[in-house]
Amino acid sequence: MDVVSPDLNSILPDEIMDTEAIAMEEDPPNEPPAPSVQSEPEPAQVPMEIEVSEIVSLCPATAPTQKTQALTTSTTTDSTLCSISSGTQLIVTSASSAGLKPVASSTTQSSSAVVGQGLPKLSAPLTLPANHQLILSKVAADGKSPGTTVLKQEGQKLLVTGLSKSGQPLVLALPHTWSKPATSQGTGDGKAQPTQFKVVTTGAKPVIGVQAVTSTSQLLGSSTSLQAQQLKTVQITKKTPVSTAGPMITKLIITKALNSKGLTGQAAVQAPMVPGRVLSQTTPLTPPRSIAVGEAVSTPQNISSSSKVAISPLKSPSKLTVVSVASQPPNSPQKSMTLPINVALGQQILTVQQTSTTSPVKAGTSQSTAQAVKPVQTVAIGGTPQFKTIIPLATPPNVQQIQVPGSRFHYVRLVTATTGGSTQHTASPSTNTNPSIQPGKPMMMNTAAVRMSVPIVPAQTVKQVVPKPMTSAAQVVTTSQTQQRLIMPATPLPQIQPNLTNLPPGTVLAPAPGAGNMGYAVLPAQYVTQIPQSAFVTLASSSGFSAPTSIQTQARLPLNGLSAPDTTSRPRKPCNCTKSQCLKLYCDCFANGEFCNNCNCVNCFNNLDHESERLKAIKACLDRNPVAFKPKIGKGKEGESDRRHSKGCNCKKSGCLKNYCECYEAKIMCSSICKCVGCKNFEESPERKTLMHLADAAEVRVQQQTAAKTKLSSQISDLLTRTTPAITSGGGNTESLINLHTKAPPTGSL
DNA sequence: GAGTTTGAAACT
DNA sequence: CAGTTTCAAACTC
Repeated sequence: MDVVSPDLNSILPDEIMDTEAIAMEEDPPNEPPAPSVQSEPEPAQVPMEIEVSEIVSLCPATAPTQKTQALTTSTTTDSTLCSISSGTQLIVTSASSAGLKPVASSTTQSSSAVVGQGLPKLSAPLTLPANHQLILSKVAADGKSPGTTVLKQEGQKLLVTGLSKSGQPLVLALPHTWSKPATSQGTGDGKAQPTQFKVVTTGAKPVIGVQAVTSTSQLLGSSTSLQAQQLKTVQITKKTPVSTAGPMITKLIITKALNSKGLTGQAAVQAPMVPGRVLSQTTPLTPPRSIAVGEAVSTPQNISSSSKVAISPLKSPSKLTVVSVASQPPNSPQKSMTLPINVALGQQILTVQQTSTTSPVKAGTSQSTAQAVKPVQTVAIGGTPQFKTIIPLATPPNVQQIQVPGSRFHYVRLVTATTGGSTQHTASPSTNTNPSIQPGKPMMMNTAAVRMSVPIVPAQTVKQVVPKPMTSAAQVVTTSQTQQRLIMPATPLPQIQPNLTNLPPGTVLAPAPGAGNMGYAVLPAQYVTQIPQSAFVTLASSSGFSAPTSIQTQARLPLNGLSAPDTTSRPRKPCNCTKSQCLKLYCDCFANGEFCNNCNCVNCFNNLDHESERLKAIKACLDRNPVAFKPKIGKGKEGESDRRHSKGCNCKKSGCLKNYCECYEAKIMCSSICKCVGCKNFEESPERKTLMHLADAAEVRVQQQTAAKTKLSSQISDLLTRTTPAITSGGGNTESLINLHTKAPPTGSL
């Protein structure tokens, strides 16, 4: 079976991608006792950052709870009440093209969910746990499979899964880490760390960007696409409501730019939102497409129409409002969505806004009257909408469905229409001005060579410009990409159970008992973020989600949660597996939850083409060792000094002073749990100190050389510029000159 | 680059 | 759980 038994859910380590999750232990937030829907956790006290395993499932089959205060004003025929635990409100409204019906959010503090027409068959209740996981998944409209749109945000994760009308799933996964931007740069309040996710697709090249922003009010990325065909921006801002009752706002806006007519989406996006605002930059040429949330299909005419999903969890009464306004031709396929929330990939704008504010939402506050003509509408719940995330979903033409033989996953390839032709490569890099955001960097995926990893180097694929001040300033992300593809496996996500994060990417979980047939897949950020290797740093599945203390950490969690030093910019080494098919833990790629990409392996099955085998292998590994995919190096409370290997090493001949030793490799001391013989990897070991000094010296040497090269290069270039062009023309010797100089610096100085 | 060494992972 | 085998990385030459 490809499917992991439900039991795994409990097994899933919280830190699968995050070794640093351990650090979170410090403040055991008031964890909602039970994920039970009826329990109402106090949102205010639960910081977003906390990795609460709880997941909010929209319209789960389970019995709804807390319907009491739900207020549904949607005129849609199919409205579903979703129970939201912890008083969160969830409102989902979709308006057909014919008539957009405003969705009113219940003012009551209790959670309420409203489902608009666009979401047919939404009989299942929506449950929104206090934790901030939001899962939107849309199921294919084939009619057989229920459609679901799930936004999952676990502290640092955001998953967006959707299936296009054609049944093409779209999944966006954001790692937890994103939600935890570097606090250092942020407000400084460790607890209040808003996270922003940006996904941007532009032009022929869809770009997906994710940003995590510390400040609550921040701008989500905007992307400019030359062709403006697709624009996706997802922004999630988390702010833990502390005593001050800081608002927690999470907005997700998915906008799809219509080829010709769409326009309003842009306007809405650009409209400054206070405190946070989202800027979407789209080329004027092609306005963004209408937003369709729910199954609504936006007719070309409805370009202006936009559907928004606003989710705003309020402290005590957290509210979630999802409004989809899409004009859909009656004929539009995939109208029947069984899932609570349907997001039409094509031409839809989804706005999810999460705000934790004390002020209750007032009914009718949602202004999103689904009028096709109108630009994107934002629904302000519990206050003014502060953050917007705009995710332009690929229009059907832009979405390619990929079928993997034997794979249970639906893969969607988002292809931006290239002006010229195929765009396989993530061409234009995007720059992210704010490094701190990197965790959420936009990621790009290449269909072929896909290494799932988070780019360490900012700016390579997606250009993001974010104002440094994480605090309140809005962040703007601009992406100009030519060719980008996104491949994401999507599966209906009826419910997500806690600890999913432990599962390796691509893991498919069997439906929980009583949850119906719907299982869900774990999508590591890596799925979403595939970038040219050169540009990115591999993100260990678990590590990436951990709350990185520094920007660098965000990029990758090294194997063992090593700290930043290693993570700086080094892509994972390619593996050389020959016999394991890269489906055993021998393979580093596999062990880290990554697909092989640009590796030297033989007969590799660790790729999308062998998803079923891969899933089996994952399951097998988990069977052998439930924590197989957890980082081996845990982080001590005090920091690195306390980090140690979870199992300890068993070295016998290396003295634990070679990289054969996992402890040494992780740059940590052996501990009492190690079973090594002749260990020299302890604090006082002279051998170790010697090695360390040598290593340091070598490192310094390298740095010096690098600096020298850089300096010489700059000097030479400067010299050349000063000299007449004649010299430049004859620059054949330039390189040799440089090389000559570069060698000059004495390497042995140290 | 080929061959050896090493220890984790996998297997019995 | 212990012993053995397999495997791929680390290392040496």
